[in-house]
Amino acid sequence: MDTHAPRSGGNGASRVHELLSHAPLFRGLAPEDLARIAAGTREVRAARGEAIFHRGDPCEGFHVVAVGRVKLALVNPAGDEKVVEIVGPGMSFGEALMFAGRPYIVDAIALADSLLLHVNKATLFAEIDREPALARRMLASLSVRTHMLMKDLEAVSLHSATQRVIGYLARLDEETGSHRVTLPAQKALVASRLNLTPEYFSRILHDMAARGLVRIDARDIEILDPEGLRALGAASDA
Amino acid sequence: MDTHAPRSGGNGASRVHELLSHAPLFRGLAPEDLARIAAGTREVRAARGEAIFHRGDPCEGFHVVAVGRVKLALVNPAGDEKVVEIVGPGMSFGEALMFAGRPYIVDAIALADSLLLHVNKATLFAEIDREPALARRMLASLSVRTHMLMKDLEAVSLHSATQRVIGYLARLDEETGSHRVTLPAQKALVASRLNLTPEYFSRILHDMAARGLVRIDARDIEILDPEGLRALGAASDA
DNA sequence: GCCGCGGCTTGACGCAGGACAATTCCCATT
DNA sequence: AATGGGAATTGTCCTGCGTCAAGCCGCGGC
Repeated sequence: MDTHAPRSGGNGASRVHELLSHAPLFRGLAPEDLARIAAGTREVRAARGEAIFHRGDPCEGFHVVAVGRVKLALVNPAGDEKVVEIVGPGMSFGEALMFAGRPYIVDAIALADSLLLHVNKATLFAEIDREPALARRMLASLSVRTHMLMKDLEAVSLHSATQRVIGYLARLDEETGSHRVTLPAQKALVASRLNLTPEYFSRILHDMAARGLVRIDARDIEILDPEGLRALGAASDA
Repeated sequence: MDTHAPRSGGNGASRVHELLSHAPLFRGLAPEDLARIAAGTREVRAARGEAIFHRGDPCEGFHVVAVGRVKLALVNPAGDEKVVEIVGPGMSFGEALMFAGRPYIVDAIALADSLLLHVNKATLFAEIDREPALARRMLASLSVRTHMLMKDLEAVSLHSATQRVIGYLARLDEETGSHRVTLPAQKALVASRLNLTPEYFSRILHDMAARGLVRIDARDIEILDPEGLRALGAASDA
């Protein structure tokens, strides 16, 4: 996977530095700033299915996904779970809890064998004090997260199940360009992300296929009639 | 309301300074820092029922409630609305959109005649660059907001209507101490806040009263049996 | 006093979406 | 080719909550 190996013996630290520099949150940061952050960062490996942390664990920093995929899910003492987000390479999670100084409220579970970076809280705080640009980045990042949560809350409280599915497909679609989207995880997880049971999600998808709006091939969905989809979503107003 | 009037003629500015200093977000900030922020702040008055901003408006700063009460609500083209939060004196709102650099996604409506302070975006950014302590405050504040949104999302997706009502009463209760809570707005608004119709909210409340768990007197609710309430909420696990 | 009106409650009914259980499908093993 | 297991689909039934439509209660205006 590594085309050019790091030359010095300190491959651990320099790899961390390298990986961090690819995260949008840190991109463009001065190398010496990044180096200080890298010094407070450790690698964390998690095998498929393994937990990175659980609800209730104290939060000592935040994570960046270098390789793999992680699901964040709210869990119930009863064991019910609701997937909040599916996090891929480059994305970070856990900042909010770190800054709020509260224990985690979600579980983080690796969906594939993953490599994460754990950035230490104290290190980051020191760097924020030193470099206002980083503070701004973090503020913007947190704000975007908040914005997404509001959108989710809106979807759950104001949109029907079908509308949520359509909205989700639309979002994936505009990320990818051509009208072919791929679900980022197995259908049951996506269903949970959308506040649906797997069964009902399946029904909605196949109903849309029956109407000729989409074509479904396992996790790949081709959007045949974007306009028709929008219309289907709109069929519930007054 | 003013026990000691400001001595200089610049009563507007000094009142802003005074009011800002009471907001938790700014409390303890050095007076000269606060003065710079106050310079970029203007007063906004809104009569009961008046909109402070609408979804889609560009966001040029954030608001602090000095006097009054404001509801933040998601609205639908169709006109359905879902109250996200009811904001009282000292609390701020709109920071996330400001930092994210996106237009508002909620409407803000004054529930009573209100006095707000609008802190200008550029002013705040400049101050954040200058004073890392403020950056930390903002980060913590945003994070707490994110945390609350997660809790809301959890409530909506994992808890039943009755559980949400119980949770809400419990939260009000632990803010006030003695087992007497007062709803912060009319029942229909609180119901919306809890993702319920007014009708169903009413039913749940009266059912709890019939079980002898609470006593209801208009917006005042006395919690007679906290233990019983918890038990009622738990009556849905496996 | 009476009227009107906004907030709240109550009743009857309907439906979107969940629960449960049975198949079917798709691989990866062996 | 047989086997086993997890994912996905499908059928059937059920219920929590919304909707619609009357009432009711309290309060301010005239």
